[in-house]
Amino acid sequence: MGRSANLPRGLRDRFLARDGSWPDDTGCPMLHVDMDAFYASVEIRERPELESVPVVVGGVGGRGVVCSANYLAREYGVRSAMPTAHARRLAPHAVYLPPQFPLYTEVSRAVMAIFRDVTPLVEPLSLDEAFLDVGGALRRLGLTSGGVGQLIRQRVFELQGVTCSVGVGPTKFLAKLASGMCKPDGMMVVPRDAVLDFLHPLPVSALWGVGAKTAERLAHAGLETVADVAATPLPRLRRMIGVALAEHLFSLAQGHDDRKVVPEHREKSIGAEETFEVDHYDRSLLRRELLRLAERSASSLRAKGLRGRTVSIKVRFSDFTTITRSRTLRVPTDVTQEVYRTAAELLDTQVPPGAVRLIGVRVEQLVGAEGSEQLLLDAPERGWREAEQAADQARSRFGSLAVRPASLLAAAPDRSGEFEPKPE
DNA sequence: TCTGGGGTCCTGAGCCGG
DNA sequence: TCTGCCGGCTCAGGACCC
Repeated sequence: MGRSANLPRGLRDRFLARDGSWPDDTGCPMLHVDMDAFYASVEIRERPELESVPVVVGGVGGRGVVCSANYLAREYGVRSAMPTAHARRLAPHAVYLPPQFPLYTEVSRAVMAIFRDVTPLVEPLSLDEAFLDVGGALRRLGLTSGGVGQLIRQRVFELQGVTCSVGVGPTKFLAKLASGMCKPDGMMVVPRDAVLDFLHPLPVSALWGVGAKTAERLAHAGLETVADVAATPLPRLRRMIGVALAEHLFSLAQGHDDRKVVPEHREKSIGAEETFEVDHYDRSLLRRELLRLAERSASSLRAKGLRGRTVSIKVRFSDFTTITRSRTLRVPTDVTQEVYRTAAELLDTQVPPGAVRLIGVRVEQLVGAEGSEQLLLDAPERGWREAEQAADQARSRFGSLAVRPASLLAAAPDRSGEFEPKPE
């Protein structure tokens, strides 16, 4: 996964590791490890008979998209984030599999454990990639950064049966770019003294933070490559794309990036959303869906010992226009009923009627549950929290369907309008 | 082709209190 | 008491990333 931009071939060869040798990696403590076509590779590992066929993992419903495709499927033009229906037209003979996230999570944990054997400074970015700062581990291991990269690739393959690609560089950004350019199953090293040679020929879209919209704005101003951005006066760049983004991109384009590897991660929001198979107008059905999503969000909060003060809902209409509405509560909550009640009020009072294709609930402004306990002594949701904690325990013992709100029990699609959630 | 689901960060407007 | 300014907070939306 991850963005990749292509270097001119000669230049790519200059940085690629091959035959056990690689460019000078002195002063390059940052590694970015990216698993190759991760979900598809795990599926193939589980079912070796799929080894030589195109494999696509993704939503198999009418509105699903591709999560991961092996390299055989990519030969037909299949890419991640592409609608599955489109992928089926490009590669009708490929094997299409629904994602099994618990399995990928398990393999991911094992891979991250391999990284932590090498250095404690591991920053996972997602299930399939991580930054490692190996600067402090080199002497103990008796290796250079490139040697550590090769060691990791070898161990991941031997212990987990999947391949990964490793980028090595003086900064996180360069390591990440490099890993994207040596896929699959490769390693690339960007030497400290060759940073600008590596960076400047790349298109602006290689810069972190440049998506389709920003690339279009930059192109409009005649900026096509990273070198163009580096040569543009900062005040002009600020007027073009805003202060924060301009400063960020300008800095990256000079090869500067002083972000450290941060092993612990604090979540800022937790939420859940769902795209319907067909668009819905029915408010009672939308409210029932909100209850389900509120339950998913709140139980995730409780599992992580967090509470949030702001509840927001997201509604996407059939024409793809998307609105968000939010409300900040007096005290932080992790109670399903409180999240649901707030979300339903927002839906009822602030969302115009229309055909809805997606609805979502998110809880923001998170704090630790123990820190907010004091505020909650007289809060009305105390009884609900105790009941929901008991339900969480039952679910963890007997499965996720063991305890559910009554209004979700009889959710037969053809009777959808008959069951109104009754939280109070 | 027709666009998922989980997030993060930034910007700008409006409101409020000092 | 009124006004203007400023900072902080809330809210909405957009862009981006994996």
